[in-house]
Amino acid sequence: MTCGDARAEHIGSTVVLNGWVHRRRDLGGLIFIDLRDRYGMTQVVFNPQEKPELFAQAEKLRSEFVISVTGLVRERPEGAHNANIATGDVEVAVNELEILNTCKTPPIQVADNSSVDESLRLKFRFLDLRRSRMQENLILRHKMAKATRDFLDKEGFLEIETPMLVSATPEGARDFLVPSRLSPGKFYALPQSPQIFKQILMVSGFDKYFQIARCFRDEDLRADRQPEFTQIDMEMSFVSRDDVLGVSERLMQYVFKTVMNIDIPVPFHRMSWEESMNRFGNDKPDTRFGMEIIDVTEHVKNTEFQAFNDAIGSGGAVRGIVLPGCAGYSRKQLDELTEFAKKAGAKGILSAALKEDGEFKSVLSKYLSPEQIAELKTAFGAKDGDLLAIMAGEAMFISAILGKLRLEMGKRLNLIDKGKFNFLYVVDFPMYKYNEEEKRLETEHHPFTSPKPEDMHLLETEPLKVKADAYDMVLNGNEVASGSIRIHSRDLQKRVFNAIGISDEEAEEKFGFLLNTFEYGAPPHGGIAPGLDRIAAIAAGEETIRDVIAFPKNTGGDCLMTGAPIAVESDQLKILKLKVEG
RNA sequence: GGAGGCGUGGUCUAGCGGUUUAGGACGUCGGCCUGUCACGCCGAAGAUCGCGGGUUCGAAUCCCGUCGCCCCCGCCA
Repeated sequence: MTCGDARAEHIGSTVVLNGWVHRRRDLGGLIFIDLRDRYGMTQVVFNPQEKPELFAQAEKLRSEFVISVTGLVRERPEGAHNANIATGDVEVAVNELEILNTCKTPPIQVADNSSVDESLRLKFRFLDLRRSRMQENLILRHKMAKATRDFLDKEGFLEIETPMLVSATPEGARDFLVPSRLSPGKFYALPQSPQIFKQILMVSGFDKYFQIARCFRDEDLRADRQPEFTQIDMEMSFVSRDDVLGVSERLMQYVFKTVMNIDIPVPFHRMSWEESMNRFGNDKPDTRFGMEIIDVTEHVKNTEFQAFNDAIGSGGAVRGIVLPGCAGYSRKQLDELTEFAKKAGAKGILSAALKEDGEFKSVLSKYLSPEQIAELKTAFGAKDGDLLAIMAGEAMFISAILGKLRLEMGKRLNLIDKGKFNFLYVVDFPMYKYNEEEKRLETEHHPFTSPKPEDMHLLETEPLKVKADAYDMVLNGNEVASGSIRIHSRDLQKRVFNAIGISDEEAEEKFGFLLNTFEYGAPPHGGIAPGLDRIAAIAAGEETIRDVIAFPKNTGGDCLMTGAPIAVESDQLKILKLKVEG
């Protein structure tokens, strides 16, 4: 029996319970121990009148001792039932006690859920993982992975493993390199994703593939980014975009229903990248609250306000958001808004308070006629009591800043309903973006993504106008999956590589094996890869994916428990024919 | 690479230029307690206020540097 099982139906039976001492309540003449394992908690009782010889031993028990008790399940006395725990109607009167192991005073208290410095939690992760919050998180994660396998199996997907020792790729994130002993001076890379292998599996005829795959990227860490993370990697042949989106939204629906009994409506809303950028200022809109970006360019075309005219004259826009109920903001609060915008890269922000008494308090009142002000209010859909935050400039630039302001104010004004799970798809991403530093084009998604058929003719002439058949799944303002319809024609793949400066020779050298497969009957295919860590973290209500990963790295990339990464013996380097500089 | 925040007994924190002999809670240790369940009551131990330097009559408190951690931008096909 586990510590979570005991019920009234077991009264009268003798059981053995193994677990950790969660809490001890020593009443002097009576000792209660809450005995804990991952299934739950059971109160066990030591009574000196019933078992005097055990009592002395029981007095030595301390937090987190590992014990085994044998005893009789009995009903608790009248009035001593505990409705807070599942086993609260009964207790175990101990007849035998074995202390299997003692425990030093733990640096983290397991029994309470008080906050503890994360470094300490990571250093003593084995204790942190005993706490109910982390136990629940890892159980939730397991259930999500299990539901994923069940669903995809039912849908006819095959789970196929791909190598962890792969080739480095020229595009994308920095690779983690693994030196080869058998080929001195050469390196494997850990996979950034199983991308190429899953595409080749399509060519091989495994038309529905998935893998709960570990991926590695050597980039800076964040609350939602670890150097190794887990994707539900999926790929399908003979599919259109909507087939892929359909399967993955049903996967999410199934997982949330099965694991948490939460109903997620499908189909998810599909929003174009352009619409998302315009309405929310980013490509992962948080639709749990309004306060959307509104374009008022058309309504302020004929004002005397220089900043508007300059922006509009140079092809820019005037846009803003409505901060509900913020008309009473003090000078200091308004300065904070400006400061926030400046930190985000803006020159400034223009505010206009719609006072309750009808006053339009803003520098704009000097330059706009009463009719123009009225038109502006209508365009924003603002009420008295609201505050307008307005910016003028290049449309995408100001939208990005307004988008950040929107998120910040959404938090500050408490507009976000934490109980919501708002899924949507963002589709029709641009194929390329311009890299200012390297003065060249790069792919927005990855170079195996197919352009939308109707834009193919622009690949060489106006590449920045080409839309890709790429899509992201967004949950509560987080990118939780990304995918695309892939290229399966050697000629098209070559054109896409050329646009980002990968020559035919380099393409042949780095991706020749993939290009070759395209000449041996590659079917049209596409896929998507939901991020298990992020989805689990959001489902668990956690702020960071570290809280749904058993042994994560800190933001410096260190494992505080094992000390990794560490220096290695020079012998190890010698075998690999490596030298460390400095 | 850049911006910001935090660092006080084992843990979480209060104090933010003098009222501090650095306060509280949890934990730990000792005593009392036979129906507790965040048990209760009494008592005790436990802190070079991350580290180094400076300003000052006086620094946990202000300044500079440094280390550690967190968050954000860049980066993350």
